[in-house]
Amino acid sequence: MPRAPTTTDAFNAVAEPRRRQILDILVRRERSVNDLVRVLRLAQPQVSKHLRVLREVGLVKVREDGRQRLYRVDGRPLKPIHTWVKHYERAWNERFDALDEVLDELKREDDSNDASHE
Amino acid sequence: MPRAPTTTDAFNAVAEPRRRQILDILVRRERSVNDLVRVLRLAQPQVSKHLRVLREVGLVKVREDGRQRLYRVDGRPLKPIHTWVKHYERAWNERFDALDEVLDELKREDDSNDASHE
DNA sequence: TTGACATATTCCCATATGGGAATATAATTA
DNA sequence: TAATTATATTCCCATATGGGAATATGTCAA
Repeated sequence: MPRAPTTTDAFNAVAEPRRRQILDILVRRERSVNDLVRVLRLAQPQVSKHLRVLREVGLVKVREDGRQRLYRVDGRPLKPIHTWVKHYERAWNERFDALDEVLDELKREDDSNDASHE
Repeated sequence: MPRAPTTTDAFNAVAEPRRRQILDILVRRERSVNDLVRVLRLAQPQVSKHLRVLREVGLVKVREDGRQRLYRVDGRPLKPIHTWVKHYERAWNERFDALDEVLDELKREDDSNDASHE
């Protein structure tokens, strides 16, 4: 089995730095494809292709305006990433050193998993 | 140019679900490779290969104990992911719907920073 | 209608993938 | 020493990649 397609989920889609860059630009306001081409200094087909990946995982929405397509961000598919990575926050955040709510939380999840199918 | 190697950074490393699963297991306590093999029900070589990727991006550390290698998590390389994705939090969090809320939070952070002299 | 502009798609290619299978290396035990 | 256990590495393969180049599609303007 090869690596999962980039369109599998947000995790895979945003592993590509260009696509994060695109989202970072679009998060401020909607942009046409050519706007992005100019800002990124990337060839237009590559931009369109990145946008397609982002579209397929729902991270951007398009609006038609004449011959332009105006893209904007929909950050909701990023929530699973945030949720997952949040569990590791204590690794770099001293605020979590004392009492460990995160581990408690993970433990609670694990316990319910153990109880449900093991 | 093909897709960036999985060992490029944490973004690429954790795009693979198996590797997230490994981290989720190791976050509770250190484990030997065979422990992981049993829990994941995956062939040993694949586990070792996933662990190598995680090692190369610094997400796990190893400790030798006889013929076993005990792996544990080091979540610090996940911080860039957390930082990046946090900027999109308002997309799914109703708490951020009103701009005032954001400003309040920023102000609160500033205040606590002032209080703890930073 | 024709030409210019905006965007999307297709084809090419070198490269890395993750799993399977076999094997190598290292440490322990009989 | 040889056998066993634990882990890592190597080889194979089907597949998707991201960029480049060329082309297709769609929309507007003269």
